[in-house]
Amino acid sequence: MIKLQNVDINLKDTITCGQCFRFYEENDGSFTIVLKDRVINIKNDEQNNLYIESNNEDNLEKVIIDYFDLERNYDDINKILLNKDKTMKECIENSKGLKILKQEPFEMLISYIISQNNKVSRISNSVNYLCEKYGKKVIFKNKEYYLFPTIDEIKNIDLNVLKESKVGFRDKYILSTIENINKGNLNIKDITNMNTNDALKYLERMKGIGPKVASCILLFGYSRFDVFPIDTWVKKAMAVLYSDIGKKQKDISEFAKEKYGEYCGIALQYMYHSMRNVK
DNA sequence: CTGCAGGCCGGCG
DNA sequence: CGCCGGCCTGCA
Repeated sequence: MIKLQNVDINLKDTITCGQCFRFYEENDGSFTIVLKDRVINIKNDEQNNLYIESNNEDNLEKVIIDYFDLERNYDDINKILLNKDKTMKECIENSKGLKILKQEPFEMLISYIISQNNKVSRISNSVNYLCEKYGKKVIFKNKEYYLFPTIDEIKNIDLNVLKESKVGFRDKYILSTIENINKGNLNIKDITNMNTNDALKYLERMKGIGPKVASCILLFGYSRFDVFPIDTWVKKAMAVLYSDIGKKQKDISEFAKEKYGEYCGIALQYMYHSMRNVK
């Protein structure tokens, strides 16, 4: 068990706001999360302390600080966004302590392909199924968990397993994306060195990856905050909050970029969170 | 029974 | 080009 003191994070919102598909809320209010190479249990108290246990406590503090993006100064970012307009100010107030997780790029790639036109509970079920079939088993507190498979572990993925995972019509997208990785047409490490626009185009060459999915992969897998993952929620929110800009994806996207600048990815995440929680 | 869920593809005008 | 119907599947 490790303890991190005085951490400014809204743990529950950060974990459950839809960016992470592999968590379990425990009866005591703590969360068990399968992340990277381990399983952790994390809880907080009233004094902003975090308590973390894991099956693998090597380097645990560093892993946690990295995953929850605890070294970044979100106050500075919020200050910049606060001044954009009154609407964003309210969204930020509804999203205090929300962090953008730093998750594994490959996991984000597959998970967000599955996410399209889908429900969060079904996405989790499908992802967990693939993990059980291809990922490494981990025992934590006498329970079994499965890590998200590495590229090598899943490179020979079977179409039948995909069908069993209930990803539906997205099976062919996953299959062809993995084939492209196998053939060297898609290298997720290369994306790190690309600028955001090039990275978006690079990802959107894949069947089943459009602007929204590519943006989510970059936002949650590569900490690129200058993307605009416009989904049905954000679209609804924008229609209400900025009724004059229209409903076209491209118009909304340009508006968001213009309005929120280099942190528009975080701005939209605040908006998404605010929209879903406050209604 | 329909509609719909963190979109995207493909075909048409 | 932009628009729009259809799509796996399961739950409200």
